[in-house]
Amino acid sequence: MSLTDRSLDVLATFTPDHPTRTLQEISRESGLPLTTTHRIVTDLVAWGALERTRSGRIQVGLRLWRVASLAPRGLGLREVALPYMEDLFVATGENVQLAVREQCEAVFVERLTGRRSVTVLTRVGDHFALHATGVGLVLLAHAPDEILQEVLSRPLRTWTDHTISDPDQLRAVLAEVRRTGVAVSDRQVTDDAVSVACPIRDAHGDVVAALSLVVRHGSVSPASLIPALRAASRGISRALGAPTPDFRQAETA
Amino acid sequence: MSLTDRSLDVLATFTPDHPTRTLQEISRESGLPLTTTHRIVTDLVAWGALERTRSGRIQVGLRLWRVASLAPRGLGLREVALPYMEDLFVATGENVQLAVREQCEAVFVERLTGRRSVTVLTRVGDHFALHATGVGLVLLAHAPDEILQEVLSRPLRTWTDHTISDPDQLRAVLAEVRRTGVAVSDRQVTDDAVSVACPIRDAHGDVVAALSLVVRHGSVSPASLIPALRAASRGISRALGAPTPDFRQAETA
DNA sequence: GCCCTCCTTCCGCTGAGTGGAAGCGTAGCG
DNA sequence: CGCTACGCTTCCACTCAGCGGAAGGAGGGC
Repeated sequence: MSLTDRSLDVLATFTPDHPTRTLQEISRESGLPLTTTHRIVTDLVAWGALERTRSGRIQVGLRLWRVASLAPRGLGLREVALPYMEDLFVATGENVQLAVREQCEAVFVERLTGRRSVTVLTRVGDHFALHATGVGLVLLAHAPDEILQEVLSRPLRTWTDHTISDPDQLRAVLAEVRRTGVAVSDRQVTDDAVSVACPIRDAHGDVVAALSLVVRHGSVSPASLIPALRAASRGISRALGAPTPDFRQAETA
Repeated sequence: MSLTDRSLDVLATFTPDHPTRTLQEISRESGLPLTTTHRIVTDLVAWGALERTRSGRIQVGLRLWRVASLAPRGLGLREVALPYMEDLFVATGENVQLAVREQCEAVFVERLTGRRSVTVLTRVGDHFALHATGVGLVLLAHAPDEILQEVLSRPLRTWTDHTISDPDQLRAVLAEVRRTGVAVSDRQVTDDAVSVACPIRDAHGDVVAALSLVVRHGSVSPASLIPALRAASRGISRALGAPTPDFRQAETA
């Protein structure tokens, strides 16, 4: 294993539940000897990828965040999408989420949360299974076949009684998402939330992200959200250079 | 130079002006031989810290962004501050900025931009000189002495005729910022923008960030923005566990 | 004062990492 | 179609950066 891999594995020991760690914790989590961990952490701190807190704990440093903020699929996408997400947020007052796919998971790049909106579990930077969320279903529907195969190589995790767990049902849902251009996740993650999602395409026409609205079950018809959601996702797609599909027909595969 | 340093220096070659690069560009920017660069990039891509685009160019990867998003001084601070920034934004309709200090520069962690607001130069993740911006003046006023000494060890850069360039003037301004708890940057960065900034404190009472409003020169009195700005910065400070200062007197050093 | 936990430093050893050269692939131009 | 330029990938003899257990120091709690 190269030293670059080891350094990155040190960085990967931080999680939303453990944004700060001791040297010993990092050593245990990464599987590296204490001395090796100490040396790597010292280098990362000197560069600014990690920082030490007043009490000696270790946390991800601002310099790493600044470098990572240049990720086109992270803040780069967010910057393009934000005006449209704000429009959607103002128009609906509901949670708006933007996600991209990383391997077999949806990663949330941005979200706008209303004060009175239904609570959503995910934060910016978090990831979630593809098969259960609106954005995840969109991303999976347009992913290469091997991604679906990998998702289906393990039992589908469930969070509620509504979570899709049958592979055949998932395949059927994905076909429908490709046909209609819209995914609906009805109480698959929590018992009170429904999300509606649309694809965002790039200049090649590839689906590179998904946009969704998340509302309280029963508060509003998901179908009524589709026009505004579609308008926003098309706007973002255009901003990314996507060719404009024929406006007269629903989005098709 | 350690391999960790080299790998980080590869990552550091990406800039807002060059979010994607070729292998040769990275080699030139980092000063590393092509073979060494190739090996390091291959490792970084395999891990997810970098990604290759369709055309073979290299960009910062989503996995690095996810790790970096755990930086408490980055998105961690942003998450705490966002509701107060939104309140301030709704109340004033002006640009709201949140910045932290990294060595001798202000790094912008979040900003809310109004459609009709004056244009601000900085994006999330960007940095700017401390002495010229509202947030920078606040951060510098409360920085260790050696930071001010380092800032003053080089001529102060100017952007407009109003930019502070005299060290004695800067020291006087910083003393006033400490006394009043507010910094005003009047047309120091662009000829049409004025910013007003306040400190944000942590549980130890240390200044860890600054919050500002940026308005069009002449559009509104900076003094009229201070109450709302103070309220928001105090709210964020409280959320970070800061002790509550006596409400009857202006914030003092 | 003792114990526990965490962190830092030492140092002989070795294989991971080095980088110039050569070769391959692709695009553009005449 | 052939040539040129640019970018990328692989080879391989060499070397020193990185290895990690042990020992010791620091700090907190009882």
